[in-house]
Parts: sequence; C-alpha cells; structure tokens
Amino acid sequence: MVRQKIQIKKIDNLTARQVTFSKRRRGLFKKAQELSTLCDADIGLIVFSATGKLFEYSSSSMMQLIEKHKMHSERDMDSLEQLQSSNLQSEKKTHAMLSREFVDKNRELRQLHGEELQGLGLEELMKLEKLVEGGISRVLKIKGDKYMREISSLKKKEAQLQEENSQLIHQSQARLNEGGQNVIEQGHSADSIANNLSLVNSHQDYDDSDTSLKLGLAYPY
Amino acid sequence: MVRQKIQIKKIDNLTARQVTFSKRRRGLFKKAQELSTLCDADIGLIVFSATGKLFEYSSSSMMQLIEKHKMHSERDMDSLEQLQSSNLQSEKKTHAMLSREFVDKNRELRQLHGEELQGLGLEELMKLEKLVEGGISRVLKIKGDKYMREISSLKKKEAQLQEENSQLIHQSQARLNEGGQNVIEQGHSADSIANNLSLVNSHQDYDDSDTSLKLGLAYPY
DNA sequence: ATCTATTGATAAAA
DNA sequence: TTTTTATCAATAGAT
Repeated sequence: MVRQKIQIKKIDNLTARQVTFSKRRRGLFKKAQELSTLCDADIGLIVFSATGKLFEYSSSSMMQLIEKHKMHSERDMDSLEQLQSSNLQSEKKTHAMLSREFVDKNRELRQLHGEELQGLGLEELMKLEKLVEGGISRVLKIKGDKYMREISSLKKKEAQLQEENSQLIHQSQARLNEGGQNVIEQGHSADSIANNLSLVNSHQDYDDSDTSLKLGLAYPY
Repeated sequence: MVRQKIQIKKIDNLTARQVTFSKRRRGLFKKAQELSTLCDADIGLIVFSATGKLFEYSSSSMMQLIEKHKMHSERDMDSLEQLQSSNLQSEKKTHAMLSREFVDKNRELRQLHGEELQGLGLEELMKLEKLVEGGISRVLKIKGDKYMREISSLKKKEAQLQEENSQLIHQSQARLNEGGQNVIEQGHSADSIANNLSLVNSHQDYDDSDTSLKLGLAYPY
C-alpha cells in the first residue's frame, strides 16, 4: 500500500511475508485498541501466525469476551453438544435400565432388612447434598467477570433444584409421619417421599441439559 | 487522524462515537482480513459495541479458533481450577468415605440374599463402571477446554438435580399409592442409588472436571 | 530496525 | 447511514 500498491493475496516471499505480518499485526492490534478506547467497545483479537504462534489482544479479558460471544451465538456449542448428546443416547437408555434394576434391588434390601434401614439411603443423599451446597458457596466466591456470571447462573439453577429437593424430602417425611406408620429415626427415607407434586410444575421451564441422572445422586464432583 | 488529529480516548459525543465506531470497525475488519490473506494467518476478531451488539470476523471458524486459543493459554483457568481443586479435597475424601458405606450396604444385601444374588451387584457395578469409563473417555476426547468442562460440569449438576427431583416426585406418587392401595409402577428410589457409589473410587485419578462423571455417571453431555 | 514515498484510513462536514 | 474531502496514519520496499 505504499511505494507500490500490493494485491491482497498471500505473499509468496517468506521473508517479505514475515515482515509484513509483523508490521500489519502491530497495526491491527493498535487499531483494535484505538477502537476499543474511542468507542467504548469490548474487543478481542486472536491471531495465529502461519507458524502457529499466538498473538492476542483483548480490551477486557479474553475469557470473558469469548464467553460473551458464545452467549450471543449459541450455535457454537450446539454442534459439539449435539455430538456428545447423540453419543450418549444409547448410554442413557442403558443407564436408565440399569438404574431400574438397582432400584429394585435396593427395594429388596429394604424389605429384607426392615424399616430401621429405610432412612439410610436418603440420609446419605442429604449429606451429599450438603457437600454440594458447600462446594457451591465456595466456588461462588470466585471473582465475577462475565464468564463467571454464566457459571453463577448455572449454579443458581442448581441451588433452586436442591431447594426443591429438600422441600420434597421434608414434605415426604411429614407425610410419612402423618400416615402414622412406624416412626423412623430422623433419617429421611427415600420411600417416604410422597406427594408434593405441586412443586414440580413450577420448574418445568429449565432449558438445556435434559440429561437425566437416573441414579439421582447429588454429586457435584 | 484527519481533518484534525484526535486523542485516543473515549469520544464524548454519542453520535460522533457511533459514527467513528462504524467506520473504524469496518476498517479494523478489513485490516484483519487483509492480514489473514497476505500472511496466511488465522485470525478471529470479536467486537461488542458499547450497546452490546456483536460484530465478528474470523478467517476460519470462530469456534475452532477459540478452541485453538484455549489450548495455547490453558493457564487462564488454572488459578481457578486450583482453587476449586483444593476446595474439593475434603469433599472428595468425604465422598470416598460415603462410597465405602454404600459398598458395604451392597455387600449386606448380597449376604442376606444368598448365593444366587451374589454376582449380581458386582456385575451391574461393572456394567456401570464401563458406562462411566466410556463417558469419560469421550469427554476427554473433546479438545482440552477446561473452561467448557467446568460449565458442562455445572450443567450436569443441574441435570442431576432435576432428575433427582423427578425421582423424588415419582417416588412420592408411588408412596402415595402404596399408602392407599397397592401396586405401583416402579419409580426410581433414591435409596437405590447406593449401589452405584462403589464406582467412584476406581476413577480418582481424573481431574476435577472429569471427576463429575464418576458421580454423575456417564453423563458428560 | 529505520526510512520515506505512497497508499489507505478516517475526522469532520454534508 | 453514507459520501466527500482534507489530513493523518500505516506501511511496501529499500536500507
């Protein structure tokens, strides 16, 4: 664009190409920074040289920017997620099947063992739930850039669900006692979980991750 | 840079800022494209206007580029992951402990039931273990994007909790029916989950993100 | 890396 | 917004 105008096509001469890359790259970064400053824009610029070297600029944090970008064009992940999702379809089915087997087995155990064993499973679930909650609160402390905000949002959903779980469990317990059956120790029997269907419908609006954990453990990690 | 040189600082006048944004943005994209063509560079440019509108350019695919970028700068997430990792140490321990309890319970079941049941539990645990391993290896194939993995993990948690809710609700129904009549369709007992926990310990070597799979049981997304 | 002749980008105005 | 125009900035080619 100077001494002589050049064509915008790949520069054949390696040395000339490297020189031009270096010069123009700097110019590009400068322009990006200027635009960001002048117009209060959030800009991210990633440049890989032909040799694979990375150069980047971001007016804020690249991580943050990339996250924001993904939110604006959700389709990025979609192909990947669809891939994974389809990969998992058969597994889900198998898993659901096995889960049912386990359910039956466990019921058997309870029957053999009598009521005093009833609460154990749920009790331990609750412990695990507490662990999850602990993990959440710790992680939530991590600094809030926008990337973090997405994570936070996911965690909120999770917390709501846990709350819902707790309520279900509580009400189930109450219902059991109402039933005037053999009273169990304070443990929460899984079996005892009853009714509370009213809670269900208020959360049907969750979008993604229809993935189901048939085993249902509140295990975050 | 023209009729009068301007300072590189935020343009106060809104209209002027918008005009400049529009002009310079185009110029920037053009320069990016030129650099990409001339020097065979892989370039991604993301611009968010002050009003949140997204403009982007990528010489190849933005997704691809972002993935590549993450591979080159894995350290971004490291501090965060380390935090989480350390936060999780105690939880992992507790979890391992609980897992052992569940294993014991399962052994108890087999003992009560006699020989004909002996192999069953283990057999199914192995099946599940395979499923989990399958899920893990698939996830590990997804290019090393720790960030995505964290979000995935959260989504998994959410899914698990939702499923747990469903199960609780199902059981509630079952319980209700049991109370009044008899015979119900088999809901998924939360108790039954106990058996699966024995899977956990065999995969302690995976890093945090993947750890979720152990607990979440082959649901990577 | 530095120089400099030119082209390219763009601020201000319309 | 887009176009025009007068300048300033970027840079191709040479050193």
